[in-house]
Amino acid sequence: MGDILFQNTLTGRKEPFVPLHPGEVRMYTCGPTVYDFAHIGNFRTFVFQDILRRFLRMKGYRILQVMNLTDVDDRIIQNAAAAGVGIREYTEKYIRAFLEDTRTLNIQPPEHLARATDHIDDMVRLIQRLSEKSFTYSSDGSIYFRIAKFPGYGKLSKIDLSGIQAGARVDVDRYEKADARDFALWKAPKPGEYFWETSIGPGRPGWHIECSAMAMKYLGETLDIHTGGVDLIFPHHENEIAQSEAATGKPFARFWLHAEFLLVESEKMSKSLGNFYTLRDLFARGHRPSALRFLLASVPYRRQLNFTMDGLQQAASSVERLRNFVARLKTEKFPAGQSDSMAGRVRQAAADFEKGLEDDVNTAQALAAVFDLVRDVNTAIDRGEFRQGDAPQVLAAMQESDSIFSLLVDEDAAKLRALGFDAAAGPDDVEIEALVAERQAARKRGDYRYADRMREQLAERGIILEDTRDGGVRWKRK
RNA sequence: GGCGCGGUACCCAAGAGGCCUAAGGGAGAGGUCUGCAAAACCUCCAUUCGUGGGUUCAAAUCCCACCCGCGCCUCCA
Repeated sequence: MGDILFQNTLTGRKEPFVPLHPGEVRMYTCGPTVYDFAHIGNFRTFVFQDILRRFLRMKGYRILQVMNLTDVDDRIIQNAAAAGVGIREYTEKYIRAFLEDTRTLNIQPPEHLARATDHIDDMVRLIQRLSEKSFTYSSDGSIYFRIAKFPGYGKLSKIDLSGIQAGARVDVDRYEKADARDFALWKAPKPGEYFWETSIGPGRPGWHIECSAMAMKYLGETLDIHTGGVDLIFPHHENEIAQSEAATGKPFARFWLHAEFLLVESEKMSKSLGNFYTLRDLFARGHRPSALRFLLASVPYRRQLNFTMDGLQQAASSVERLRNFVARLKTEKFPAGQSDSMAGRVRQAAADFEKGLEDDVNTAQALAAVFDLVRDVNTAIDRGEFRQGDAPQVLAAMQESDSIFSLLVDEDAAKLRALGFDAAAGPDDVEIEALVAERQAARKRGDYRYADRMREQLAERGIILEDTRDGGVRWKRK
């Protein structure tokens, strides 16, 4: 078992990862702002976080993960007001949708899913703590963090702030700041706006404070890993570091891992370009959850991922190959015994798989190891060299890789049905089995015309039949 | 302008000085197997890694210049 290497945004280097507390990794992953349905770009990051988590688990660590749900911000307040509902009520719908999407993509739930509005007290206390150390000042009822007092500011983003002049873009906020670079910890309510009555005055939290407060509440003052999209490096994560470390005097997060952007047809995804997709949009076009998960997972997180419908199609074919392979191992009968080369081959594949992930979560490399094994085993089977006793260990290796990628269990149809897409509607298992038996009988008596017609009819209903060598038949839903 | 990704076959994509006469997947062509299919297997599919220089015994990998795509630079994953 080799070292785990992570490219750390903080140091700009690839570094060996060892958690602070033996046997346990404490990670904070930036979650969605629940003002709308999450899109595939968001899920690129969330799938990465999931794979990171699953990988660390595979390496034997206990995981303590916190993901935030930002359920208060300008857009939420505006949209909720426009809809004439409270912000809790407004965000509830999107939180539910997010959790549903998350399950659809087999993203494991974190140990703590933290809603910002459930942690106002924690934020207030953190702001107080900062105030006691004179890192804050008030202006018009809002409280700001004084960046000039924090010497390490900019160490994550390596951004040169001297170019940002005081007052240059103050209008964005309509609040009075001493220095344009300062950011709001607490925002005074605008007239008619939703606010909390607290010991530091009425208002609502700034964007960054929730992550610091919730991360430290559940994970302690120094986390092992903090992740999010590259766009969050500045200002969000930079500000998290400033306010957290100013308060505690300790390093906030030891490793910062940032997922690159997903592009659509080489362009930034945006509503105006019409290339903005939610999971539901893709499912409505007949694409599968597993295909999307494969596509999002197959490109290493640090690379921009160019999303295309063709790519999604290709991903679906790749998933099919894996599933066909596992089905073959489970249903086909092989000569008894055990071959002498297979155990070593499987061990090699498992080692290559792990080695890929150890190198900064290189999923492309890990998948290549899986596909290599698939081909070699298929070849061995076709040559008659594969033995029944080899099957369990190959299947175990496939299971192991699937503990990371989660693609083998075919739940696509059930998920789509649960989400209300009828694309997946078709005959149930009992009916299929009966039709398959009828066709088998036809084949036995040599009535191939009838048998072939039945196969075509089933294909039209989305059922693919594969006759096996031993005269049996295997079927699957398309 | 500053900071940061990246440009490898028809498409996606790994590799970051010699194991590369460049992984893996998808698509395509031919073949094997099959009653026919499907699946699977075999063969073919980049003498070449954006372009031009340079360093080196050796470069897709290092250096320089240029071209192109994308992101961040106050609330977007």
